[in-house]
Parts: sequence; structure tokens; C-alpha cells
Amino acid sequence: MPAPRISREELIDRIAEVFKQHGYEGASLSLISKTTGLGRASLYHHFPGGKEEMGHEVFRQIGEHLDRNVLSHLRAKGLPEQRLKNWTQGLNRFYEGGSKNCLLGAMILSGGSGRFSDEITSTFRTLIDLLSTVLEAANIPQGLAQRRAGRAIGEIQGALLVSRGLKDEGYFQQILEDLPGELLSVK
Amino acid sequence: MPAPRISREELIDRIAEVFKQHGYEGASLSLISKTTGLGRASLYHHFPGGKEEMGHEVFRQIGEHLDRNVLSHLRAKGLPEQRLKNWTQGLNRFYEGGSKNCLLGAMILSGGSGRFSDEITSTFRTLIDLLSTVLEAANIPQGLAQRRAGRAIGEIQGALLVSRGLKDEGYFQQILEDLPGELLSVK
DNA sequence: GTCTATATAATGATAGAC
DNA sequence: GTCTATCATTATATAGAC
Repeated sequence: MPAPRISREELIDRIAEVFKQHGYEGASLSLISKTTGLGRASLYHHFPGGKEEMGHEVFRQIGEHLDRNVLSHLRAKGLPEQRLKNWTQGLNRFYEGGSKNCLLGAMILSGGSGRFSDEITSTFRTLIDLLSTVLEAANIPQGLAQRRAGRAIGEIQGALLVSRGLKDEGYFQQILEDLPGELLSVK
Repeated sequence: MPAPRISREELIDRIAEVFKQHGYEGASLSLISKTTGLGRASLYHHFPGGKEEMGHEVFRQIGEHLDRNVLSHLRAKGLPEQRLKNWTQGLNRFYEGGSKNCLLGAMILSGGSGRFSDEITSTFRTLIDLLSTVLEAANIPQGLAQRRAGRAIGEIQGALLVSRGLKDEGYFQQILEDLPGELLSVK
């Protein structure tokens, strides 16, 4: 009886890569099988619900990863400016300098939008609300803070997309660098 | 001998809708067949190269549409501020208030990224360069104009994506409204 | 220019052996 | 927990009649 080749966490991480790169429809079981080294049947052993269950598990694990390694910086104690800088550095690592797609975008624009509607909406809401809280801690009025936060989340998504379109990761890096200053601007 | 049910332009427009909504992989011939009212074989009569040729034709026609109805405002005579306002209004119509996906994003995040790499890259470059030219006409130094233009294109893409994720088209509208002022800001 | 019918490959998913 | 073998379905693509 062979032991599992890789941990469940590593397994889900590899499946996540396939979804991020090919979208939901483009992530075929053959591709997932090749990427994980597991046969189709083994995949169904781990995820009886098939591809859709894989998708939900990916959202869950990526969500935890995001929370622990990126959003934690927003929740930390300290000056808002420092928290924002740590956050953008976390984002840069999370997206590997802009070389990795965002799961949210990939799912929204590839047919997974309906299936994972709840995960997508609540993730965006969490991101915006959390970021807004930091801005409010820097004495930015709530309404403005919410608008700026929402805009920043969009900028990040757009930057990932355009840097991919232009094949220029520097584009993404530049946006990240400028973000903290603009979010706290007094203008 | 039956006459063509719809014009070639209308045909490509309908195929475009399928690509925008479902991405390249998700745009099955069955779906395209249903949307256009043409059988599979008829589709291959019009596009012998199959799905990939459809994709290229969609890029071409959407590109012409964008050029004629949106980018024309940037090329027009007049004050930069007015040109930018007309441009954002054109964008709002082009994306139908944020209810329509952008072909670029859909293709980038759904596996079509490799196949249509040239169209995608050159479209982004054109958008940024043209917008930058308008900013330079408003006496914004070239370097800053390029950066702001690039950022704005990303914001638009991100806004389309996030407004979809949040199911809130108002998000997209808000970004569009704010764009001209921010692009011309003296800060 | 459209259709029906079909070829062939790939899809998501299962059953059952080990 | 993994595998081989197989299922029904859907995919892209063609041939040929009208």
C-alpha cells in the first residue's frame, strides 16, 4: 500500500497552479493529473466531488495562505504606512513578482464565475474592508477610505492582468511600489 | 440556396460575446453554434481555421470597433480634458456600463493568452501610447504621462474584473468618472 | 451557404483490482 | 491510496447532400 506521494496541502497547491494558469474550463483533469503526478482515479479519491470540489478546496487553501501571509500585515499593530508597505511586499511574494495569475481573476474570466461566486465576492469584500480599516487608522474618513481601498484592489487585479498582457512584470512591481503613498495621500 | 441568416459582422459580434463571457477554452463550438444560430459545419464554412480563426477574427473586428468608437475620441481635436471625458463615455458604452467583459482579459485569463499574444500585447501598447499622447498634449511630461496612462489602462481592466466579482457595476462607473481628473491632476 | 451525419479525440467521472 | 480499464458525454473537425 503506497504512501501518498505528496501532502494534501502540496496537492491542492499544484491544482491551484493549474486553475490560476488555465482558468476553470481550461484546467482539464489530464492537465491536473500530469501536474500532480496522480492518476484520474486518485484525484477522485481525494476529491469525490470532482473538479468542482477541487476548485472549492483551492479557494479555501489559497484563502488561508493569503490571510496568513498577506492580510496579516494589514491586521498587525504598527503605523498604517508600515503596515501598508509590509502588505505590498507580501503581495509581491504572493504573486511572485507578478509572474503568477490571481485565482480570483482566473476564475471570474473563465466560466468559474458562477460556481465560485460566493468565494469570489466575499474575498473581494474582505480585502477592501480590511484595507479600508488601515486607511481609517490613518485618519482618512470612512467613505474616502472605502473608495480608495476598492480602487486599490482593482488596481492590483488590473496590474496583474496588464503586466501579463504586456509581458512586463515591472509594470506590476511599479504599481505595488506606488500604492502605499497614494493610499495615504492627503490630496 | 438559403441566404446568410445574419451578416458576417453580426456573426463575429455574436462569437465575440461567447469568447468574452466564457473565455477561449470555455467557448465551445456548441455554445457558439447556439448563440449564432449556425450549425457546426456552417461555422467551419465561414472560418475554415476553426475556433482559432474565429478568435483572430474577433480580435480584428473588436479592435476596429474599439478604434472607431472609443479611441477616436483620444485622437480627436480639442481640449485634452474634453477628449478624455469623451473617451471614458465611449468606454462606458463599449463595456455597456461594466456589464460586459473585456475580450483582452477574458483571453489572457483563459488559456488564449498564448494563441493571441500578438493581438493582446499590441492592443495594450496602442491604448497606453494613445492615452499618453493626450496627457502630453496637456503638458504632462512624457515619462509621467506614460506611467499614468499605463496605470489607467490597468485600472480599467481591474475595474471590469472587480465590478464583476462584487456584482456591482457602480464600481466600474465610479472609476471611469474619476479617471479624467486624475489623469490630468497636477499633483 | 446551410444542413445531416459522422469521424476522432478529449472530456469528466466510475468500478474494481491491488 | 494508487492503479488500469472503462463509461458516457462532449469536444473539435470533416464529408457530402441540397
